[in-house]
Amino acid sequence: MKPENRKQEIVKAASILFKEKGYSAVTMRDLAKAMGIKAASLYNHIQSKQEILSTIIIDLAEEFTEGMNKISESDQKTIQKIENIIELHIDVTLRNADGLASLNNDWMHLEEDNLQYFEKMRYDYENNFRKIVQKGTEDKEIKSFNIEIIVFSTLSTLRTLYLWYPKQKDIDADILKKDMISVLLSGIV
Amino acid sequence: MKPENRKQEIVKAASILFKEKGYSAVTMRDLAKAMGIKAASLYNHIQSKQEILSTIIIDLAEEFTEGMNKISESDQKTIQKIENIIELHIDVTLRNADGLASLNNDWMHLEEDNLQYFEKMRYDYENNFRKIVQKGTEDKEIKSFNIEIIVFSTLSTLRTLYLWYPKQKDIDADILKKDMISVLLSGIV
DNA sequence: AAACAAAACTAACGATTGTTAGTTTCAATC
DNA sequence: GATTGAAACTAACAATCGTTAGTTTTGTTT
Repeated sequence: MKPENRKQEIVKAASILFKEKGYSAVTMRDLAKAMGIKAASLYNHIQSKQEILSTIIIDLAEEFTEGMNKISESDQKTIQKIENIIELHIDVTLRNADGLASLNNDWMHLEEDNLQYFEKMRYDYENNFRKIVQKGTEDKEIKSFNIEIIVFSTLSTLRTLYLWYPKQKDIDADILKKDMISVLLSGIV
Repeated sequence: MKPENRKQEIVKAASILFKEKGYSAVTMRDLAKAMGIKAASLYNHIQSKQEILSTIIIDLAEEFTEGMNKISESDQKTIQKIENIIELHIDVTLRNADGLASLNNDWMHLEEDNLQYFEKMRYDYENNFRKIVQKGTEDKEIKSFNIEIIVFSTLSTLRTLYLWYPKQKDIDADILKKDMISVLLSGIV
């Protein structure tokens, strides 16, 4: 077992605990118990509790940033771009629902450089989204509501997927994508 | 200054700190500093840190429960009921955005009876919402998507309002209600 | 079987946590 | 001006926190 594998196991176990109680409420002894070892042994594989958090969050944030940049730079129509954003969120959620809890709720416990790095990525992400919606309204592809409301309502649904999707056992990923796109784009009435 | 007033001030200051860092990461010394007093002095007005959290959360949860029960028992049409739910969330958000952070993110740190009480209220709330949507699809008022997706996507937007609305300076409450209802019900396309 | 490295362990540290006990300050009431 | 009660204070507690140092176990390679 390579050390990197063991670190990944620790990060994964930490993701689950952080999801349940939040970063601050999870102790290194809690995490060690979940791994079946003692707290001090964790430090053979990681440098600090903080390193675990930043690994979880920064990796995910970079994944979203890359995905959004590709979509943003493409020459698709607005509606297609928004559909791609929805799919991006669903894909990431399916792959790492636990980690998304930290991304959403524990980012403020990042320290120094990583906090700034995260906040810049989040700002850029939201701004890219905003620009896409802006162009969509100009091209009459999207109704001319307050842009912030559209961005916020869409994004908050996508960001909260991690809480909800793991509980749905009988929904196929492709059906979820289709229905989610319909609900978010065309409404429910 | 009546003791009840002072307690309310403490709860309000705690709501702001809990919103910024979460319940577990806020110490009684942090809270005392925000109040301009020493940590031990807080205990002249409150019984424990836990009491502050349960005051914040249970009060809000009961407010939502009462609102939902009224809407649920009314004889309005489905669409009107959903509009009323949207208004309920906006009203509560305007009145106590800070406390909603704890309701959303720190409920798991409630102890014993209050945790069970909260979880029952949350379950009933979601179930009432689900029944309303269910009836709406049967009456053809609402498109027949997967009901869980509709409930989830609507509720996650409404629950996250507290994060977003305080940042919007120039949106009037009535305009917000109208646009939010349009976006959630009719979609953006 | 000897040697070695990875990964576990025990024990402990200094700092911080929520909270309590006992005391002082201060404004209102008599 | 003496009394009183609310609300602040100082000092300290036992428990727990993240982390470190030093040691032992384990499994693989020679």
